[in-house]
Amino acid sequence: MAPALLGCVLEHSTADGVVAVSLSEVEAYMAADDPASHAYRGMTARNAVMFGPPGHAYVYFTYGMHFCVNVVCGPPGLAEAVLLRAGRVTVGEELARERRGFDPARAPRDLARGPARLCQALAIDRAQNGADLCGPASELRMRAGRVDAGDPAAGDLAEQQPQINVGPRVGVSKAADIPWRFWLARDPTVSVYRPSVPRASRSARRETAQVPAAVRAPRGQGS
DNA sequence: TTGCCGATCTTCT
DNA sequence: GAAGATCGGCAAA
Repeated sequence: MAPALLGCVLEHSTADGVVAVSLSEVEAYMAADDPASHAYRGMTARNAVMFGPPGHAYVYFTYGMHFCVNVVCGPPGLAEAVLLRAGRVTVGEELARERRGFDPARAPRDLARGPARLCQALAIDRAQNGADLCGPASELRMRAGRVDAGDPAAGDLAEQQPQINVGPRVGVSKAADIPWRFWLARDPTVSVYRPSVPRASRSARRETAQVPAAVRAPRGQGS
């Protein structure tokens, strides 16, 4: 399902207008066998939508300030989903810029480049958790699509069949080597790959703060 | 472009 | 109490 979603268009109609994003980057999350998945340890209040019927939006809040959106893909009871990581804004760029607090002179590439930015551009939050993406009357819906030939924003992709790249998922510490991230090759709206970086605990940081910077070991070289 | 770092809070152990 | 499917600002390369 994940690579099939590349090029599809997620569209959200609100009182402010319509914003649509053509997907350029996604990640697959499986259920029982995938320790990186929110569903790995079974159903909780947060991930309940993942266990429901496919075609619905699973929206979660993370890092204390960001929302991310998934498309539920497995049959009811099998909590499989695809995280929508990035895309290109194709409709409602002005509204998306407003929501993102974008400088008017800034290029649109970063409007939906990253899962939290994508949600912000589309005004997706807790209210959209569980939304039916396939309902004809849904305010948040997924449309079939592909990379448009002749679209200047698609660059070289207009010249050829879209090439799909595969690699490990971004920022996950478990099952970090499984290549379940899919993106459109050479598409500038794809986010930058970041491996998982475990953060020091609060107590460790408190201790570190008492040591002069010059004495601290450089990051990533062990303790 | 890369690397570092803090902000901020929900969820789970 | 700790970790986390992140991002933006800043400095350095």
